Amino acid sequence: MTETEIKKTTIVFMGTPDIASIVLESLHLENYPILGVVTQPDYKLKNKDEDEYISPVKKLALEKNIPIYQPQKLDDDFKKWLKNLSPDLIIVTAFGKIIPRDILEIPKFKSLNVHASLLPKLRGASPIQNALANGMNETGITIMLMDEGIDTGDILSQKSIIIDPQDDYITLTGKLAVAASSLILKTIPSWIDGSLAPTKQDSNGATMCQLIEKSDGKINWDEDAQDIYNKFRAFRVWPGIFTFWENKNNLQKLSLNQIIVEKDKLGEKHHLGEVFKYSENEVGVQTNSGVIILEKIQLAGKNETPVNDFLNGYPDFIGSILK
RNA sequence: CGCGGGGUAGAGCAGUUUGGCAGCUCGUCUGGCUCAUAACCAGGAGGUCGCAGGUUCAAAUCCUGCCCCCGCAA
Repeated sequence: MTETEIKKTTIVFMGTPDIASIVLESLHLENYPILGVVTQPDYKLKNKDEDEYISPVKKLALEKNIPIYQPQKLDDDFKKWLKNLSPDLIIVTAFGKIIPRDILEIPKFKSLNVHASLLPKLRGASPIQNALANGMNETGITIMLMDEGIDTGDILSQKSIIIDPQDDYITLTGKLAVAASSLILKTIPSWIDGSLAPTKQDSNGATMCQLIEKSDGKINWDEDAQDIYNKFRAFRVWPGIFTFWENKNNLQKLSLNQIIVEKDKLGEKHHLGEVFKYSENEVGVQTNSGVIILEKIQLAGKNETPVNDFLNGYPDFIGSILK
């Protein structure tokens, strides 16, 4: 099969967030015929009259004049729409819904999933966040044939990525998106021409990651500073990390929007969760091992403020115990 | 009509319940001290108290309407 023939492979793309839109864009730039894009329905953000959440994938598709389908459910109507397009291949990247087997098998060349981990590690909904939260120093992209399980399909190709200690959700997503784009462009041709043999996953090494909940952002001060910092990196965009501060007999939510991790000073150890002057103009919170230096914090209902400004208004913050 | 917090000097906040001189910490400016400093001492500048209307002898404070910021929920 020639390269020109391969480039005629028609594709339906399914995905939602930024990383998906970057993969979609690279397919589009390579001139693959993209028959349609499937993405999550928009939803209105209340209290903000006109703001609507539109997925990055939808925005890109609108720009490129690609037909869009936003099904509430992957039902018969959706199946009809897809059969009507009759793509050669479906490519799924962070779509956000489980896709039934009969849909996956509609295209001649089946359905490929671009997953942001080195499978069988970190199967499931939040591989990027979990790689960071677990303090891993390597993750990657896996392209696999989809089956009815959650990220259990046979592997076609993988590419690993080193996680820098400074990486957070935003920077790591960027790196993974780049890797995902180049890997899918390499993988499609050898899959289509039959030169690539799928490999079964070793389910013994499998780990799962759950959908992230708001409450996952709550800090336990009896964890180590590095673990808390890893959570901060992982939940940077959502849900963030937060703790509670008792201000005038009110327990108020306090978000930590910018922090640094430090080792304990020799001979200095405070109560767990205690706020103290770490240095002349640094404010620290004691953890089980190490100190979290606060830089920018935000009290519920207030704007984000640098911690030193916060102290001007709330001098009692020093010496209090965060819960 | 989803629930709630907030808007007071450049920054962060008190004061509003019970109407009565516009406050605190930081920054900033001037002077002093000092080898020196983000330290210390003395002094100063900086306000339409979100906007509009109402009540009152008197409104940041009470009443009505509006604008804006944020947290929760979705």
